[in-house]
Amino acid sequence: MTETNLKPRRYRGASGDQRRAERCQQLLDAGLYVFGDIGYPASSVRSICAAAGLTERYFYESFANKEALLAKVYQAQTDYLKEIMLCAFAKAERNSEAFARAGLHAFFDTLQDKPAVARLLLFEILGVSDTLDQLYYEAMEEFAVLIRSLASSLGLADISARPNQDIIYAGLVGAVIQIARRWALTGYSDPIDAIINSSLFLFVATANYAAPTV
Amino acid sequence: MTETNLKPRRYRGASGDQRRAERCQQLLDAGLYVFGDIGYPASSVRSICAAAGLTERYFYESFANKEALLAKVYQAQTDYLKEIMLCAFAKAERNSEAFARAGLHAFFDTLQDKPAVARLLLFEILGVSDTLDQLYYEAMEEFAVLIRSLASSLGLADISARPNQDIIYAGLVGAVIQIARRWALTGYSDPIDAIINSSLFLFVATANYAAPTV
DNA sequence: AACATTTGACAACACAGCATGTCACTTTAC
DNA sequence: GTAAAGTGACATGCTGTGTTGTCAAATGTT
Repeated sequence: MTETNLKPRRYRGASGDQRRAERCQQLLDAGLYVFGDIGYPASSVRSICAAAGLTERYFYESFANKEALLAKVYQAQTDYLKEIMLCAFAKAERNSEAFARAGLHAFFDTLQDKPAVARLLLFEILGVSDTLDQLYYEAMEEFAVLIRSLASSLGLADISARPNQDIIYAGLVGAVIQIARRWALTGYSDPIDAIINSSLFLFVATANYAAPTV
Repeated sequence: MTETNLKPRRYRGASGDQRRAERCQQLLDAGLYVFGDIGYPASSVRSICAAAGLTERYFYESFANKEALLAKVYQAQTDYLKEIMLCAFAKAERNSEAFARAGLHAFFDTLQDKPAVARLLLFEILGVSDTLDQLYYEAMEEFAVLIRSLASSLGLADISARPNQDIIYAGLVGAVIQIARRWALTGYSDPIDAIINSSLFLFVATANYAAPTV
């Protein structure tokens, strides 16, 4: 009897699900910009709702709490970045170096153009909770897979012959991420080409080095 | 007239400064273990004081706030790590590989032995505040210098000939840090030798690769 | 012994944040 | 037109935290 919400009405020409999804998206957008602007710890649910033009009730309609929003925003942005990079790979001419350069360019270009995304991905995600740390780990692994597929596309098989590839690919991802962090922390003062070339150098050096000892 | 604390007395056989320094150290220790155990955001000043066996008043005697304590703890631990590594370098035989391996071993061994240190250094420091992010940046730069001096000791001059060495060294530091993060997040399940060898591989590959193109 | 300082346990206060609730006002459905 | 659902602005309860204050017991000084 007390079960009320059986049929959500249409409202302003949109169904209940549509409105809900739209609000959720507004919150995701607002979350990105508030988290990325003032940082996760300083961001309050209220300020996020204000930025989204919604009230707090709708926040808890879509997300259990602030941390859940951060998780979704993070996933959305990492997915977006991967998409951007895959798109860049697809458009690049199938020359080894141009291929890799296109992916790196897409990555760093996005970070430079969207400081909020950079801050969120590079700084705000770690140390919030075990759950978020785990999300970070998974995202890094996915980027490692991306790089690995890139490497095999480049025909650089040397790494694949080594034991503990996973660790090495994780290291390469970490190198790029750290270069990006440094870049952001120094106000993007280095030219993007220097950033890209240096990252590329690490990749190529690692891939081309036929390990003798170790 | 109201200036009371002109001469601190001796108490339990220690001078005022000694007692103050001792309390400060207790708080630093407690901060490390509480931050490293339950994470910075979840750590309260009260719980840190309880762990230190002190009351809150003494907290604010030594530190302006929780963030200031984190900064000091972080600095103390990075200094400690650098010391450990320098010590390992000093003891290692002057063979290129053994040299590098000794430093990496010291680094990873410390992290494995002291999960609190690992969590603090690898996860808790980022995204807290701009000040702390800056501290992270500086610490990473110092580790980069350490690696650079290691590289020149090894007589690997290839990197030094390249432009934007800073970026490349930052990348290498990032690679090691990321490998450590991944190791920690997977419960240190990889054997430490695999971790060290993979890190070393990245170093040696980078150093030995005579860049042709790029 | 008598008094001042140091300490520790704890109370008190202000404040901010999360999460939920209230209520008048719009928009839709019938 | 009327009733019900949706919405938005705001209020409320609650919890935790930072920070300061109180006071008796312990320790040192004279």
